[in-house]
Amino acid sequence: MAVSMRDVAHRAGVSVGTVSNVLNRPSEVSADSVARVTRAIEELGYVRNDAARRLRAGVSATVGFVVLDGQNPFYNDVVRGAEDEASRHSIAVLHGNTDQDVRRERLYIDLFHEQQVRGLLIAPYGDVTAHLDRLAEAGIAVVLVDRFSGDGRYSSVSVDSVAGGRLAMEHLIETGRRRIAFVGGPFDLRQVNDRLAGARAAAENANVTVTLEVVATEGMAVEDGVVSGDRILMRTRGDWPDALFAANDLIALGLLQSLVTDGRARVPQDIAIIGFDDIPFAAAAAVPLSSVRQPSRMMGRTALRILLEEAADPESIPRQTVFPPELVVRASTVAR
Amino acid sequence: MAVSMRDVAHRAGVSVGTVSNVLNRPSEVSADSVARVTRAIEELGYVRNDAARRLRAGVSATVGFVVLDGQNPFYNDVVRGAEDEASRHSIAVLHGNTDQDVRRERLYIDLFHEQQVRGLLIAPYGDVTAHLDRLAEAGIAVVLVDRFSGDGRYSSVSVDSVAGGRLAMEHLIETGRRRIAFVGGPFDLRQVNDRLAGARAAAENANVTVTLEVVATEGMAVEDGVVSGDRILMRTRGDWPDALFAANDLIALGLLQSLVTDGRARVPQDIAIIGFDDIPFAAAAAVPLSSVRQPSRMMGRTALRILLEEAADPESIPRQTVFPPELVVRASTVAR
DNA sequence: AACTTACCATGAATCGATTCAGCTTCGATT
DNA sequence: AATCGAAGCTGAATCGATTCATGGTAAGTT
Repeated sequence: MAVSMRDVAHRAGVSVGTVSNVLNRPSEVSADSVARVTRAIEELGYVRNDAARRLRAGVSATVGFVVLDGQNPFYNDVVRGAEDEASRHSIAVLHGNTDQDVRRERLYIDLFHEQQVRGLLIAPYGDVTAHLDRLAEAGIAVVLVDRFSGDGRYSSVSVDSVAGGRLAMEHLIETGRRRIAFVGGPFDLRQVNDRLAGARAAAENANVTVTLEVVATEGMAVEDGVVSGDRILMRTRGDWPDALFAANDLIALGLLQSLVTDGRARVPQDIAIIGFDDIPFAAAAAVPLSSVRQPSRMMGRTALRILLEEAADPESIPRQTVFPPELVVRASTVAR
Repeated sequence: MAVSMRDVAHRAGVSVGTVSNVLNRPSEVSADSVARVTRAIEELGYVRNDAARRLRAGVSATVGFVVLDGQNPFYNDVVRGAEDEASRHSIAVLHGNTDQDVRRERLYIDLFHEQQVRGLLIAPYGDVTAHLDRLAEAGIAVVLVDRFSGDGRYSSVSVDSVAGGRLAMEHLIETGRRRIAFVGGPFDLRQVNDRLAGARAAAENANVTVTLEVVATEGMAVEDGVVSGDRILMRTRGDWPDALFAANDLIALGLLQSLVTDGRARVPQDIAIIGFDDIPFAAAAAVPLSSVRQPSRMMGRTALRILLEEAADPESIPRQTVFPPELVVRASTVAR
């Protein structure tokens, strides 16, 4: 059915070995052969069979990326960065969405294992160390994204979430806020915990008195922010916090939407809001959102680069790359 | 290095054929063998080699999805729908971003061809008929997404963009708008053209006099909307349109942001805005955005289902599935 | 003329899962 | 006791690209 190398070889009047050489190391083949083979390929519409190639080679030119939340633009940006870097190495990035579902997470890991990907990028949700260890045993490189590797067994690329939480909190305190609420969850997500921890630290180190309450959400979507915002506004006005620190921008956007509806609260005059991630939609919100930026593209690019290095050199030692977060001040915290 | 079927067979004391049978049709194997093989697999940590499997089988359990704009949440939703359906069939969806780049688009098509994907979903940007025809010749099913197949050579799943444009326009007219601007581009994107065509038709069929001007944008991102909004506001106030119809929600969000900044224009009192796609962020905007909804998840699901059917039956006849768009009215067009 | 060197081309072996014709076993039937 | 069928298992052939030991050829050297 499909055109194979054998067909091309026959048409060009050479052996299959020569066809392979033309494709993979043309410099070692005479110009004449290259021309004839190239022409035969053209005429027959030959396309390499990746499966056969991989079977022989043992590894593929594909990298897997297991993502926590495909609906969050932050992760889309990270993926995008990885793709950019990958395409420079003629490598394809295959991605799978786990949607914070442990089962799907494991499913994708196994799938990528079967496909003998060159390496795996993963923004982990559940506890997958056992699965990752199996990959490692099979010689597949693993790089954690957006999560510091606690035991240092794997390389990781992340942002210092604790520092980020501190940045956000310090900003709120500096701009005069004293009754602050952290909105986020679930707390078994490492990122959420770290951001809260940073906020707590900043509150304690401040040389003024600051209260920091925690408003727990079920998830990290816009809807969760809306619900929390509504709940906060139901309090008597004197009990309102004067600032909200959302665990990510999606929640922050939900909060914003809730507060602004019908002018129930003025942002930032009555209540300031700051998010985390600095997704593109944060700047585009009608009250542009202050946020703690993670260098998402850069993180993706870096993760992929490290992954390829480790895939090339099995002896390499895992390293933790931590980027600093960056405070981005917009109208949602500072009135103009 | 890696554990192969042969190793498992040896450990379990059976032949490789039996191991394969245990994996693929356990009902035809004795319970005893199943148990022993299962145990051996467990003990050795065996993982199937997908390359070998595919080489033999000739097709893979993978479907490719070539996407126009990975930053647009609309496409993320479509992909998500396809993934949902795919996972019910134990099929993986591999996606590639073309970012409206013809070269990358072709690159990905060829890549998927090499990988012998079971089928290809594509939201096409440039003219790729030649490439798609090659896929078809190789027996790989193709379904166009978000684009009606003009010549009917391929199946397609799309929304009636003309009707959508009409819906949006009629809504604006009904709510009293008379000086309307269509904001979008580039016009070699079919979707943009169709939406404008629908708007034109509605303007002509209205029993009141309506003007429809066109404000061309370079792309379909938030930034393009901001630029256009700024430009419109620079006119003397009497020349302002009283409504904006954006070719998609990203542009609409950009417009909104531009108008609302510093209270330069009240939305919807001074200028109404309606977008297209109804992405999740449309509802979450501080002035919730009216939009024309495309059933994105459903489109993805349907496209994948058709793709699998066609992959299973090469004789099947291409069919065009067109969903109706749905008007979603929110605060950006109707003051409360 | 004999020999060396450089350059290329060849084609069989290989990767690992799947398939299927053929074999073995064992119980049922006559 | 002979025959048959069903159930289960075996192992060689197969898919197609890559690799590499082997061999051939032409040009250059002694």
